[in-house]
Amino acid sequence: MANVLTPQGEDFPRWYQDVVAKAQLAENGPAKGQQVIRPTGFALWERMVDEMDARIKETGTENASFPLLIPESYFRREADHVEGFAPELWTVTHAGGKELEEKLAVRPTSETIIGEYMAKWVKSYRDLPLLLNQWCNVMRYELRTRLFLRSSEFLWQEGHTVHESYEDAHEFTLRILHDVYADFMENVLALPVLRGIKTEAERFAGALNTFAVEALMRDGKALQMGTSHELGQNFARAFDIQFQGKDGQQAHGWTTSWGTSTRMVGGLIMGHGDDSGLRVPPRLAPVQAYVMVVKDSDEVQGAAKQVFDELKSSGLRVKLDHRADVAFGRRAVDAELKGYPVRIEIGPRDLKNGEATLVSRVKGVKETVPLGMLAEAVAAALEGDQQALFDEALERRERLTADAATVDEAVEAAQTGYARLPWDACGVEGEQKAAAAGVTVRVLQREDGSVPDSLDEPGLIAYLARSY
RNA sequence: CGGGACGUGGCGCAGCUUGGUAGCGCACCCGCUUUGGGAGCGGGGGGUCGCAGGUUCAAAUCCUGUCGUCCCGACCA
Repeated sequence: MANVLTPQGEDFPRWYQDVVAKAQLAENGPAKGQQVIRPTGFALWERMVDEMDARIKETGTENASFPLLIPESYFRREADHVEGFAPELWTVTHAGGKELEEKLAVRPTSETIIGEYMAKWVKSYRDLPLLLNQWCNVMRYELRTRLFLRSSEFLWQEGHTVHESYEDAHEFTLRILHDVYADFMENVLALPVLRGIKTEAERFAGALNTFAVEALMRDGKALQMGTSHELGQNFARAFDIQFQGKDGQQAHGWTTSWGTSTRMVGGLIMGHGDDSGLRVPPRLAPVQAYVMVVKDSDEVQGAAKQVFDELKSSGLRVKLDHRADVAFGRRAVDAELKGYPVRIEIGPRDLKNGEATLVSRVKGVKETVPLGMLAEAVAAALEGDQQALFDEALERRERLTADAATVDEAVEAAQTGYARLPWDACGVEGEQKAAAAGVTVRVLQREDGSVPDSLDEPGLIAYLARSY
């Protein structure tokens, strides 16, 4: 693991790929841009799914499943949408050995096919809101791919809802942004996120407004961690999602869509990783405490098993590694690479004193703890590490954020992090100019940091950065 | 599509300039010794050098063609 995490982006991807490979998280699939997620990587995703799914259901949204293949004609119904996604589509042309009359697109996102069914299911205002989500894989042809951050095939969650009014839809879009996405990312992933609205150039194809949460990586580049779109009545018109209101009149519904993907695993690696590998925040960690033996003996193995049982029954996610045929250093380094928050080493020397060695991945310190107090000590270490990771990331973001007065200043400042620039001093022309220099407007916020209702509000602040 | 590299055991590479029977590290297998921070020693298996043609007594190496991959840019959760 050669490179240090300097704010010079060129070295970083190499370091990133080292972690992905050495921690056995994922590797490339046979087709361009596909990713094979290995069990250690998938465990991270599974934990994200658990935490996210609980939050999604809190909003009243239900899970469902829609087809992988979508007739091409569905895409053509919404003009902006087809234009936006046409270059990214993978298309199925044959089935059963024969050429299909109508080609089928492998879903890049499911607004169109879900819209088709929503139209059938929505008849009355009593059917609203209709709140659906699906966990699935999607495919988008990408010119440049990178494991977890941008792959042709990725796993995600996509929510799709229909509401009675603009206000209801707007409110729900922001509820997802705050209560589901930002809450999960800050409290579980320990990654502070900027919440805001996207410019027209960065908006989802076919949407009225796109809201997003953005995290800053260790190298000062931004990563879009999730988006929530209010689609207005664009898709409702295209797919004829109509209902009869209280007043007896037919009206088009107001729809939203929102998604987060396995990219969050990439954000986790690049947001928290260090020269020794991944660091996983305790609340997310599939393995919170890793119990290992130092040397092989009946006493040591017995004590390790006992510690494992005790920690497990205290409600922690624990892994017991009883191997003694692999060198100690190898096992310790592997545990570090995979980012297990707490490692407990049990050897004859510890046992002689009735102790165990507790190693914190985040703080990197070792301490000896009496066996009887392990459960409390581990719980305390986990809590401290969760907070320490968040604080560290927040401090870094603040340190890497600079105010700018002009587009040129912003481009300069964005070489190392976020540049804050009044949107009035930037505008669409400034945005294009910055983009030519590899810097994009990530989100717009109000002066007080809150999320604007639309791009029309005066006095907005733009956050510019380089991004993945 | 524009610019630049590279194809040699599973992975990462050297060898090519100056042709002479294919080598290193990691990984893997066996044995012994090890195990408190990526073990040591000994032994072993695995490659028609991307593909096709040409030059030559002889081609990984030189020539021609071809296929493919990666990087930078444009596009993007």
